[in-house]
Amino acid sequence: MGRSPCCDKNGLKRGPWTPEEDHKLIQYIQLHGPGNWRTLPKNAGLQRCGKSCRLRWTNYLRPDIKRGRFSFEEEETIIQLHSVLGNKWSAIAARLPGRTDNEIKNYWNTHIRKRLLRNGIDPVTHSPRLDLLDLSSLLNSTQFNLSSLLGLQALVNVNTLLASHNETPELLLQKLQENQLLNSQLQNQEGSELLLQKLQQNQLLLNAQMQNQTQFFQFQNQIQEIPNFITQNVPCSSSSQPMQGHVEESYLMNGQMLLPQNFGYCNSDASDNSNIQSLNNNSSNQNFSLDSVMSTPTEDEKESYCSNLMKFEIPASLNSDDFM
DNA sequence: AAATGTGGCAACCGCCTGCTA
DNA sequence: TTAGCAGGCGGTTGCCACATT
Repeated sequence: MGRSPCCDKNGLKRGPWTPEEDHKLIQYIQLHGPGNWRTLPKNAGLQRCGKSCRLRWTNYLRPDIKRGRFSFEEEETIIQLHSVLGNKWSAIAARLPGRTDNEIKNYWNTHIRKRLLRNGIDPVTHSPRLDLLDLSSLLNSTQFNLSSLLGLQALVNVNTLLASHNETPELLLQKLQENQLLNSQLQNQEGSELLLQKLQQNQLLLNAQMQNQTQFFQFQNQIQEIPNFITQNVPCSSSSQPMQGHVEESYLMNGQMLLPQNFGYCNSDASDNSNIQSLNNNSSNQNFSLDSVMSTPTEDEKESYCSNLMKFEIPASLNSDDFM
């Protein structure tokens, strides 16, 4: 306690670094290496504290730092590692060459975290946000057959969702218990890559199951309202004509229901456009423009695309409060 | 055009850990 | 054994640019 600050702040500069300061720091480290951070600023002729120099070097000036946007693969890696490691940004950064812990932390807080929240995933536990779901009522009302209900061919395999729903509790429990055990083992055996890999594999399985669970709940909420909507708005559900008006064309076209195959973690990548591609191939609807999603999307477009995949457009004829 | 709001990110703060004398 | 120190880490702040009103 009462530890003195790492340096005497009197007379030392703070705030943004100037190009001249950067240049001095780079030159000094190139010549002598970082060495002792406390003495470095004085030797390098900088009016900064050692901590500030270290931070500037490790987070910004280091030559091996990769700048620019995070790739989809990097984003996936961050999410997966975070599900295993939590807010261990340095540990995550160690597995992402060229990225700093600070950069990953910022990216998480400004992009990934918000996206997970929007998609109903708790960014801390990586599980569905149970506070938003009435689990007991949902679990007790799973007996329905969508295909016969609507006479529609669902491109998403509803039975798979239902099956995964049924087996999920046992599997989740087993995996969770296994993970807890692995976590405790990992804490006692630092650096065990095997354990870490196993943990990550388990976590991925867990995430996938959780996603199915979330998808199922969302899906179930949505389709419970469809029969009413269909009878009110669609004269013939098997019509080859595009649905009128209220349903977003990307979901109900030519009598087919299109649901995203991957709508748990809605990542920002639009490269997996198999849904859209198949839609494009099968559909005769000329009004549906793919240009916006097939061309290189902006971040906003990707977000928009993902969020569109995550929901049905709520028809005006439905009470949105009941629906949600 | 100006005021206000929002998002992104570099930088800082303070605690923790491991090393060493 | 322990106190002091340096470096590392995660959380937070504050500035700036851009968007919205």
